[in-house]
Amino acid sequence: MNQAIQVSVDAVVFGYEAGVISVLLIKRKYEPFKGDWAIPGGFVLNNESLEAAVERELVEETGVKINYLEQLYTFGNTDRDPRGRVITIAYVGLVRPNAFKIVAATDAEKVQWFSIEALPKLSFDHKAILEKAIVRLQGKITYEPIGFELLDKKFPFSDLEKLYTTLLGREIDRRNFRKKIIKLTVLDELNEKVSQGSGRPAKLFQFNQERYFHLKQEGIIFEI
Amino acid sequence: MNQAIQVSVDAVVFGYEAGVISVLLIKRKYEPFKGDWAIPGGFVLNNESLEAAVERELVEETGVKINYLEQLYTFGNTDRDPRGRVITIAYVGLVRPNAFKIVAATDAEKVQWFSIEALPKLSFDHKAILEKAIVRLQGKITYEPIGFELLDKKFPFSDLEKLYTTLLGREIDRRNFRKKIIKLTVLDELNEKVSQGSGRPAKLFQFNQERYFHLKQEGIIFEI
DNA sequence: TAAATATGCGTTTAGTTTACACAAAAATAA
DNA sequence: TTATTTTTGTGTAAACTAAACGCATATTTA
Repeated sequence: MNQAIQVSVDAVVFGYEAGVISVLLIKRKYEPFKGDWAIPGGFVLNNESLEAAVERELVEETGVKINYLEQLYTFGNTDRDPRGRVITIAYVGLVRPNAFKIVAATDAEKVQWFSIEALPKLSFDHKAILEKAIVRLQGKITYEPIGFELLDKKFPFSDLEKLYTTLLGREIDRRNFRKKIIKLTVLDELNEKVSQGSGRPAKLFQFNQERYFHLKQEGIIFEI
Repeated sequence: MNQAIQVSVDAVVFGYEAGVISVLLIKRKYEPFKGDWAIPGGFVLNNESLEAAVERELVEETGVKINYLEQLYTFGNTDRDPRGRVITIAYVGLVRPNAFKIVAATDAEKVQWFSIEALPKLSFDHKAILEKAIVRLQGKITYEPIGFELLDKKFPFSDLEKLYTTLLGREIDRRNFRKKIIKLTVLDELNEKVSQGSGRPAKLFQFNQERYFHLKQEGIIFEI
């Protein structure tokens, strides 16, 4: 057989801070689309798994440490790459707020966070990939507790609430939201407080992943 | 670059009839795994899309006409194929009951429907693919109206109900289920009846896809 | 010291889901 | 021919869940 198809991976990496969802993009150094923005990614090596390829490319191109990774979709249209037939397996990655600093230390012309409300023109079919990733993220946070992966390990309730209002694009009743999450019993209440500006200091909470897996096995499902 | 990765597609095709969910398997003619059962599939041609490759392979290997197709997941472990590095993009397909007959006309030693309750040993990592496909199907029927794709175009309510009890693996209150589905307004009530054995003849219903898309755009979601 | 701001908790109301019973239309058995 | 069995079709009360809403508390700022 003389199949000539190349295989790449791409990662849509989301970050969240202060009411803004951002995505990590790189400025392409080489043709095609030289100088344009693109989702980080690259070709898979013969003897590495797809996930290993994503993690390698992310370290090489952005220096960002990923906190959560899941496969999104495989894009395989025959004309999606001007260099020839290239199929790409796209992933969605989530990082915690401190990952923003790592990128700031890198060459700013090469890697940058963009708010998903103000995206630049993208190379290849990366616009379609990014849109699908946003839909996945918005959908998934309502039935899997992946929102926590975008927050600091310890967070006040208002951070979680704001993340959800941002992601879902609608107001949520603060009190009902709190009750609902508390009832799921996947949050540990810590004996710590933070004071962010004026107002009453907030208790810190932490997601209890172990407990979540336990509940999931029993068939209890997370749902917002 | 000297990437040497081959790309294949595989399709887990589900069918349903009389309370049994079946999956379409082929008996392999050549090595590796010669004589073992496998999910239909094969290598992607250089200038065909992934979906076209799935449809081509299904026609070539099984003669089955697919009614619904969606991408499932891409399996890319380095050791999943003894012949070398092969990644496969797996799809889930659904067919209507009359497709069963088409297969019966084909060589029975090559293509066969297996109840998902009594599956044979499978080649490659096809067991993992099939399990993922079953999870996808079970999950998806609760929030997308894909169950209709497994039934005849016109069907009595009891058929739909039985499909759901089978797929979800639990009893559903017949009256509440009917009310719930009717309330979604995606079924057209026809002026036809069928008499299946003893008992009162049942009205026939038909899924109104156009209406569903319309409702979906308005944000109304299908949910069982 | 008062006002402003954000957290934390509780109650009432509306809506949805679940549980459950019986009439109607046909096939089958007596 | 009639009674019995079988499956379809509809309604209603109870239990639960989600939505709407008010106020006290702890801190910063004026």
